[in-house]
Amino acid sequence: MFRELDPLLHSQLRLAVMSLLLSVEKADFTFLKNKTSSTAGNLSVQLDRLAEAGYITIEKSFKGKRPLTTCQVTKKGIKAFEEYVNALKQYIQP
Amino acid sequence: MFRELDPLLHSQLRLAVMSLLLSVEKADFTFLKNKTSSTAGNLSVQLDRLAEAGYITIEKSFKGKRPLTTCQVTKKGIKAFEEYVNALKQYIQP
DNA sequence: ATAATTTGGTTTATAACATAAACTAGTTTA
DNA sequence: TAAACTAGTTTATGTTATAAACCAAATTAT
Repeated sequence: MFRELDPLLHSQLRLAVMSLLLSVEKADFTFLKNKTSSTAGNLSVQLDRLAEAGYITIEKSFKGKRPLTTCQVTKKGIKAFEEYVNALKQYIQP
Repeated sequence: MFRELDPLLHSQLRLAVMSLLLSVEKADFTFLKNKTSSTAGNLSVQLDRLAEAGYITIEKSFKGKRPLTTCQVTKKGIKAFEEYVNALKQYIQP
């Protein structure tokens, strides 16, 4: 009857992150932190989970002397997001 | 940036229950259990939470000799659901 | 008649989760 | 050179979702 909602995406912060990454293709940690109004700790954990699932890639480099964490959504992530949205529509459509 | 997602509704089972109740206006425990493929225990707990929040009412009676639990969505529940859906759209729209 | 099974749930225990708090390492500013 | 800030990570904690165990009554089988 109701399709499963991917638990990895059915989370406010992870969903917000994915949503942002889908619109911008590439984003750094601070950008995501600002846009989602999350704490750094929470964001760090959730980014790791998304990366572990293969939904995003995380690249660590330096911007000048400062560490820079850049995230990018993968094809797998895009597909998972689309499937999540389709499943969700079952629940919220009138 | 991103609106809060009502944590009471951002739950697969509770959302499915609300979705069903919005379409049928009145439903009994067994109906909801079947349609959502949930366990009785889980459903019992989640119905209580929705009732406690005032999103649904729970009426206990008997059908013949058997207990019958009937649920109905409230105006508050409908409003909360609509707000949840609107907030959610921010996250999932392209 | 009574034992086993089914119905319609509730209560309790547990594992996963989201989140905040505390911490680290280095950089910039006063 | 000390204080404060940047850019995070790790750890601790309170919530949550869920399943497992339980309960009372009704039905069915022996």
